[in-house]
Order: sequence, then C-alpha cells, then structure tokens
Amino acid sequence: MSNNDKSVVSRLRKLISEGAYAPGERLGEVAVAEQLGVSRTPVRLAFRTLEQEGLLQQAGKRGFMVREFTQADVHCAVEVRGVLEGLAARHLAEQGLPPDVDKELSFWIQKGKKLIAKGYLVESDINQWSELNAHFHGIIIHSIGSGVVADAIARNNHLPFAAADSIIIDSDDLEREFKKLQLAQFHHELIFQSLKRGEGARAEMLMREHALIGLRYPELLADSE
Amino acid sequence: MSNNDKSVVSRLRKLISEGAYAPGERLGEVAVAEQLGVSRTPVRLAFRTLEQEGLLQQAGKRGFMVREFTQADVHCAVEVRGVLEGLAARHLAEQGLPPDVDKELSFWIQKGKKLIAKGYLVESDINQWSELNAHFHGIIIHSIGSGVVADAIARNNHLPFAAADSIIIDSDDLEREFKKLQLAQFHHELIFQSLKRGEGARAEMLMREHALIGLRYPELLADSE
DNA sequence: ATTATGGTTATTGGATCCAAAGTAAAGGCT
DNA sequence: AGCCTTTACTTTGGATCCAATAACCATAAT
Repeated sequence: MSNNDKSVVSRLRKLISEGAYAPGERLGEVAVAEQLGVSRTPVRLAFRTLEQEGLLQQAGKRGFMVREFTQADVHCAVEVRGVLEGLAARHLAEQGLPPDVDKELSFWIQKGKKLIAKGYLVESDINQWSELNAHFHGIIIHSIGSGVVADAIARNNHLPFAAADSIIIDSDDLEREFKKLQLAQFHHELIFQSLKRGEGARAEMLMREHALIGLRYPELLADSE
Repeated sequence: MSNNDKSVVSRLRKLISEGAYAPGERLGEVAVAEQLGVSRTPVRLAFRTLEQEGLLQQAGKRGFMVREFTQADVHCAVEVRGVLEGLAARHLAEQGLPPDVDKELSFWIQKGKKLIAKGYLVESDINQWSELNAHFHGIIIHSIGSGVVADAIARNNHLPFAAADSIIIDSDDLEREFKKLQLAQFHHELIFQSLKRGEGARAEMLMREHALIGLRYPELLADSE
C-alpha cells in the first residue's frame, strides 16, 4: 500500500481503461511485472485490487484476464450511478441543506452558469467543466453522514464510461457538446433548487435522469440540429 | 487466488464480521498470519481484497485497521441495497418476465407460502427462509443481462448487516420474527405480482421498501403486540 | 518542564526462491 | 491414424529474505 503499490494499481488501471490490453486478454504476472519494471509481488497485490474493482476477472483456474464490457454493462453502470447519486440527493434534500453545503453548491453552479453563458465552448472549457462537475457531484455524495454511498459510487466509477465526468466523448464536435453541457448545467440548477426546497423525490429523479445524459441524449441532440 | 488465498479471505471476513477484532483495531500482517497458520503473503493479498470490500481501511500510513461501522453506515448500506435491487426489479419488469424466471420465482414463492402457512416458526425454518430468500433475490438480481448490478450488490453485501439474509436477528423471539417473515413473504408476492404485470415503478418501490424490513419494521411489530 | 532531535526497534513493502498445479506437447499403444 | 498417457515446461501461489520507513523512546538542549 506504499507509493509503488498504489502506483502499480493506478498505472494498470489506466492501461486497462485505455485499452492497452484487449478485452478478455490474459494478464501474466511476470509479463506485467517486467512491463512496469517491478517485481511480481506488487503486481499480484494490484491484481487483487483490480479484481475487486471489476476491471479484472479470474481466467479459469489460473490468473486473471481483462474483463470485457458489453454495451449492457456500460448502460447498467450508468444506471447504477444514477440510483446511487439519486439516493444521495434525496437524503440531502430530506435532511435539509446545511448552509455550508448550500454555499459550496451555489459556488459551482455559478461557475457553470458563467461557462455556459458565453454561448459556445472552447477546448479549455472542458477541463473546467470536469472540475466543477466533479465538485458538484462530490459535494452531494459526501454530504451524507456515512461514506458507504460514496464508496459504492467510487467503486462503480472504476468501470469505464461509468464515471460522471465521462460525459464528454467527442471533443471534435464542440457545438453538440455545448448543447449537452447546457442541459447538464440546467440539470444541476434544477437539482440544486429541489435540494434547497427539500423536495427529496424530485431531487432523486432529477439526479437519475441527469446520469443518463451521456447515454440517451446524444441521439436527440443530433436530431434537433 | 488458489484454495488457501480464498480461504484466508473468507476466514478473515468471517472473523471480522463476527467481531473477533475490535472496530478500529490495527491488524498486523505477522499476527494474522500466525493466527491463521499461513505466511504473510496470502494475508497481504487478502488485506487488499478486504480493503476493497470495505471491511478494512488504511491505518495511517501503514497497514490496515478494522473499519468501524456507525449506525448511519448500516442504515445507508441497507438503503443502497434497496435502490440497487429496486433497479434490478424495475429492469426485469420493464423488459418483461421471461417464462423460466417466472417459473423459478414462482417456485420459491410457493416455498415461502408453505413456510408461513403453518402460522408459526420453528428453529429449522430460519435456514429454509434464508435459502429461499437468497434464491428469490438472486434470481431477480441476476436476471439482468449485465453482471454490473449484481456485482455492486455483492460488494455492498460484504458490509455487515447489509446482506438481504441478515433479516433474522433475534432467533429467541420467534413469534416476532414470524410476523416479520410473514410481511417479507407478502412483499415477495407483491413484487412477483408487479414483475408479472410489467409494473416497473411499483416493483422498484416495493423492493426498496422490502429492503427496510430489518431496519424500520421491528419497532412497529413490537407495538402491534 | 517541555520540546526537539536522534537513534533504535518493529513492521511493512519488494524481490527472490521453491514447490505445486496446470497445460501443452510428444510418444506410445490400441 | 487417433486417442490416451506420461512427461516436461510454464506459470502461479506460498514462504522467506532483505531493505526501507514509520513509530516509539530516550536523551539532551533550550
């Protein structure tokens, strides 16, 4: 669990989600160890972690292989994030929005408003959106007294395409992405409104719908052109 | 990931959830290794797995400690299971209940009906209930094409008190437990009904409510005496 | 007296070694 | 010629060894 161990986990995680290994490919301990320039021990430790994260799965009786993700898997992972973040949002609405959380959320909402206000997107806006989006979601998730929900979401986010900030896929077509982000920002504002008013059910449903933005919205946004 | 490794994980998991170690207690690798009669290697591997499962957490810069669970954690874990199983139930209802799943669910429903029909509980009924309950929930969870939801639930179930079959707490007061199981059985039947009729939203909400049976129902059942 | 610094000790992390299990290949037998 | 068996090799799993580092303690200085 020291520097190296953690770095092996994250380096492998990156390699896998970048597609450096083919889905279903068997990962040999020695091969990976040599590739990363470490001994087998940290690799073996990392394999266990990545297995739990769902990126690897056991290959028969021996060793691990890269897990393959179907379209259904991606879809389910997004929905799982939706119901979990929805749960968090409902809790927050029901328990009442504490003043400091209110203030923080408001801050990031304003940032998003400014980003969208100018009516178009430039390349550098994407990182800014990622940041504010992560903060907005993070605040809601961590506002619950228990870390259990946040943990479940974090584990789910290890699956490729499941994380909240994987909305941006196509940085070539900035015009369509702008429409998507405009909608996402409006979702954020609606969620914020429902949180402030203590509307638990509405906050939950909005959050669940918000999760689908990368999944179900592209086709509609394409048509509306 | 061989016999021994897996057994170390499950033995440790059992020890932890049984409370063999105090919450917050630091677990030394050598101590645990000696206790289980293995070398440090499988213990180190197991620690990584158990960390991901949420039973252990890092203790400062070095090693691991037993994670402490607050009442809020338990509550959240149950709710997480509720929304995830609710998601699974809704999916199943929306996609339509396949004949074989219908048949299987019906079988376990009948088993439950018989168990409850005699009007009281005996000690041996508890195991039977555990079995049919596990099957009922398992079938619904695994009916989705993707394993992502099932995985998320499985991970959540590693947390103590979160699993669906941890309903039975008090095997002394079999009379109260009977009332609880009677309700649980009725929940199962309602869920089954809604699944068959394709009532997605109803199936989801019933499943979410069903998850709370171990949490919120005891006080009411006590009053009703 | 309290704090800081240095040293010692205990424990973890990484590498290597050995054994066990599995797989593949080759040869023999039917 | 095909299949089964046996053997050899590959790869993982477990144990041990060595190094690095964090924690603890003691002593000294302010």
